[in-house]
Amino acid sequence: MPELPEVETTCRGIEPHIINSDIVDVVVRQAKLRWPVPDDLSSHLLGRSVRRCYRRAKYLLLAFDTGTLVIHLGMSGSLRIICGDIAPSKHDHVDIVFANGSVLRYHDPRRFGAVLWLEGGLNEHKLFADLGPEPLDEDFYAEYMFERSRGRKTPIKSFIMDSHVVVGVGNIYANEALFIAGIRPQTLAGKVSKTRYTQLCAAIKAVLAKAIKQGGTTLKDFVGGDGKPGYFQQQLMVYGRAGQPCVQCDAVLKEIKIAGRSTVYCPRCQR
DNA sequence: AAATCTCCCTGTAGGC
DNA sequence: TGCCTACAGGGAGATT
Repeated sequence: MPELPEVETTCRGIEPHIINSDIVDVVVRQAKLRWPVPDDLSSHLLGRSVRRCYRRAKYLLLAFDTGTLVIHLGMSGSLRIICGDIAPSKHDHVDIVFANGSVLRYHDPRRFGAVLWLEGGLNEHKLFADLGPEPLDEDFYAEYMFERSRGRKTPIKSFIMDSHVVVGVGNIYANEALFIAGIRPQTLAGKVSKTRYTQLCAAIKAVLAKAIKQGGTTLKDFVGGDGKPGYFQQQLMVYGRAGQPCVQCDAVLKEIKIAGRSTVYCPRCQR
């Protein structure tokens, strides 16, 4: 379940190993991801090099002079830097080999992820055109949430997971942020007060920033090893804890479904 | 426009 | 132990 912090940390972790080194080989073992990996991918990449590695929403973006390689990790994807000639294992779908000896290896058991090549301005592409602000940017703030939510009859949890409203808030962090803000997930977005949006906005930023900070301590894991950065050590207060006591009040945490997603909350702390 | 449903895929968990 | 089924989950795209 790579969420925004995992993508951000992956981005920071791989950049120093691949920046400004010519690509000398591209190996696609499995092209059937969420969308097909373009069959002319190598023609776009060979002999070129990454100028910048950045993130928009949960898309990891490798900028070249001629276009952008878009990588999405879906729910089970990961990227690792391999040094030298290490045999690929199951679900290692794409390798990008650099002149400096590094191999960027894309691994994704469930294949919900994507590897795409885009040219021209990203915002002109339909995947990026209608995305909301980044949660950690200044243009995501309580007043904005309040205004956008007026008249909306969708649950607050669905609202903050809507990428048109704000990007990168996945199921885990939506649950956590609502707990921190003390808001019941099923409350209709249009009925949440400005004061509570102030708390919620701060909670979203805090929980994501904290996870990124923790991810930053495990960057070394992106090179070699088993490729599993240690984010999940982050203590989650509600997600995955249904039936267990609330960390604040000891009440039994409740689990419901909202829009098909598992939702855990404290019936006493969240109103 | 907004809300809801469907689908992609496979590892894991639970039932028998 | 092993087989079978249900389910999770990001998010685009279709449908209501």
